[in-house]
Amino acid sequence: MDESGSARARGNGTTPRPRLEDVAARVGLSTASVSLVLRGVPGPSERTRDRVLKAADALGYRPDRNASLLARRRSRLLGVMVDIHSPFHAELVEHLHTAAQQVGYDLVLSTQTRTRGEQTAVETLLAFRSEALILLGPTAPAAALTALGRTTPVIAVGRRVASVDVDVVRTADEDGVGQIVDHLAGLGHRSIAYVDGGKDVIATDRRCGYRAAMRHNGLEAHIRVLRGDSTEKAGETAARRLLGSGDLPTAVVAYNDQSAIGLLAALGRAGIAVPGAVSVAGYDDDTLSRLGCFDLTTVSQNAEEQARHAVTAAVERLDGGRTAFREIVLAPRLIARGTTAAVS
Amino acid sequence: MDESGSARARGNGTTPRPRLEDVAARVGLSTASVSLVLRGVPGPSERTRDRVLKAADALGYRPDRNASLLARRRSRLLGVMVDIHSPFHAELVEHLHTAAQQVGYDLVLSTQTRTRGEQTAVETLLAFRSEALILLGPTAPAAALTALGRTTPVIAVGRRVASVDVDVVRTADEDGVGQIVDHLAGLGHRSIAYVDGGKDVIATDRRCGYRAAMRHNGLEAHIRVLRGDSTEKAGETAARRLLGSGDLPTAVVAYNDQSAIGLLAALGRAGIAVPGAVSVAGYDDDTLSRLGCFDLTTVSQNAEEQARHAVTAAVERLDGGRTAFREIVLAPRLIARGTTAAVS
DNA sequence: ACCAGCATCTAAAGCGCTTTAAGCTGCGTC
DNA sequence: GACGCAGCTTAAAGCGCTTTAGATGCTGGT
Repeated sequence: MDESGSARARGNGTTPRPRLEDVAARVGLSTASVSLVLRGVPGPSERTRDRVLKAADALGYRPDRNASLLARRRSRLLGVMVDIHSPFHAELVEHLHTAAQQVGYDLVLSTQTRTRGEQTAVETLLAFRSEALILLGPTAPAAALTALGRTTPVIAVGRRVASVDVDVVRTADEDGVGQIVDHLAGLGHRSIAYVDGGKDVIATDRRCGYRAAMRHNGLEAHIRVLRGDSTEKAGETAARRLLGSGDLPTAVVAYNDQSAIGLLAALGRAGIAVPGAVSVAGYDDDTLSRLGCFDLTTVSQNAEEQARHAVTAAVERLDGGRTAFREIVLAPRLIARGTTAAVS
Repeated sequence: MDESGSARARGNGTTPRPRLEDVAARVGLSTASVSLVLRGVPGPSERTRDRVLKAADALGYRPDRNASLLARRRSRLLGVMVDIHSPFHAELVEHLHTAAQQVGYDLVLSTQTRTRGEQTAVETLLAFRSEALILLGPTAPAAALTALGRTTPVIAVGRRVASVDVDVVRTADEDGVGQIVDHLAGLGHRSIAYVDGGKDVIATDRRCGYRAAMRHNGLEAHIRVLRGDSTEKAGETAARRLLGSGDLPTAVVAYNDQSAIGLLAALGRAGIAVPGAVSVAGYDDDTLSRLGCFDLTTVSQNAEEQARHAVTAAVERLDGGRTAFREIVLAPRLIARGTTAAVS
């Protein structure tokens, strides 16, 4: 029954997936030739190529990535850690995919969640033999990242890292928030509050940016920071607190767009006109913020460019022989939309 | 310099990652023993365990997943296809992680995006040797899924599939939308519009659910379906169209929460009171819908339960010897919140 | 003294692929 | 006819791990 004589029964009824050897047997060639053909390496004759391709197709052959990764010394895999709840990360991932593909790398994703720490996510990526790690908005302490960076190229995206062992691609967050504050101040606002994003580095930078810009605009007395995090809920809570305080500012800057959306919705529900009574601004230029119904003034981080730079940084380390630390800081760009207006 | 005599220089300065052999050499044992210890297989003595563990730790050894997958016949990997832009998928993934972990499986994620089709995503998962595929809301035609299902266990989550070759875990969408319509009809609404979700199976089911429920409530004459898709933008566009038509319904049901949020925001901006003038309902019970500032009436799909069932279904096929098709249909649950109210 | 029986440990054969050196043609040359 | 040289193909040695059959060294029983 089995022409090749190599019985590979499985008992449970399913057929084992075809191997290189199976397609080789089918065309009477060695696995070496088949491998060559399938990877498009020059060498095999036209006739051989044809036959192999046809046979592989007929068998539904699909190379086993793991085996091939193991055999090549390289995996050509970039590990990406994302927060699956973040719309901004979603966008980055999208662009990372195309950027990686262009340079012949593949992506393996791992997500941290409420129940799954960064550490676990990174372990997973490493276990898959990622050659480099692209960490989106990591919150781990610099020391931990440094340790990681010494064994594997690490590219931190979106945040500053005080270490020469990890590359960084980010936008100048302080400056970005500064632009917003300047924009609002320029519209005549003086009482500008800020909804914080938490304790991590990114949040710290933005908060500092806010403080600095307020001082710079002579509004030191109006500095007002409300506790928050990166979720819509944070914006909502902050709005409630502002409303309850009886001292509504004329403008509120949020840590990110998600938080700003929360603000927007809560203010709207309370009957506060935006931007009539209060101006609101976010950060990230998420897809949502662009929607006409939110039309949120925000700051663009240019996801595509950051993704491209991140992949480039990884490839430079892996294939370009770069060993020197590299930090790429992109200029954030204010996107003035409909939620900010001159103070009345 | 190299005590063990096995020179593994790399030239580029980086040290190759330690292998089983390295830790074996360090404690003067065979790789077999080390492998046993590291996987917690009974056999090795207490003393040996200790020494191996210490050595592995000292070397920073990290097993190479690929190699071990290759050596075991099994990969213990479940491939998950997600839409990285969907908040509902994000929730599912979270629960899938914990469910998989409990039964000793790992997840590999692959995302389809605007620029990356389902086909590609699945290819990736298969290339990683996933033993089963969990597809979240696949839009591929049943025939394609069937073909896939014949070679690999496939679990489609969230949608009906007319095929006995793929397992299905979903909620009764028709019923879910029906519950919403009934709820609204019970509140006295007659003019209830629906914002569609597209052409795929899930969207079709929900649309049919709407139509059926309208008829069932004697509101056939009020059936009104607006074109849309699964994004916030769809809701926004639909709102604009409704406002422009001069014939505002008293209630609008959206395909999903994202669309509903778009509706909500656009109506709010236009000064239409929700639920005062118009009631709005969504579907999915996303994190966002639970927020006080949106407080959206919706239908819960119970992500956690679906995730658990999906993993169970996969494991039953893989380890339980099940070969018969299985469809698990969960009952959707209406979550009446603040965006729906009695018609005035 | 000998062997059964146990607790430990290891040699060696893969897993499905890549890669390199060597092999085999057949051809034109001198 | 020996030689060199393309052009194509393949044998075989891994990649880092798991796994199985079997080796080894004990114990205690007879």
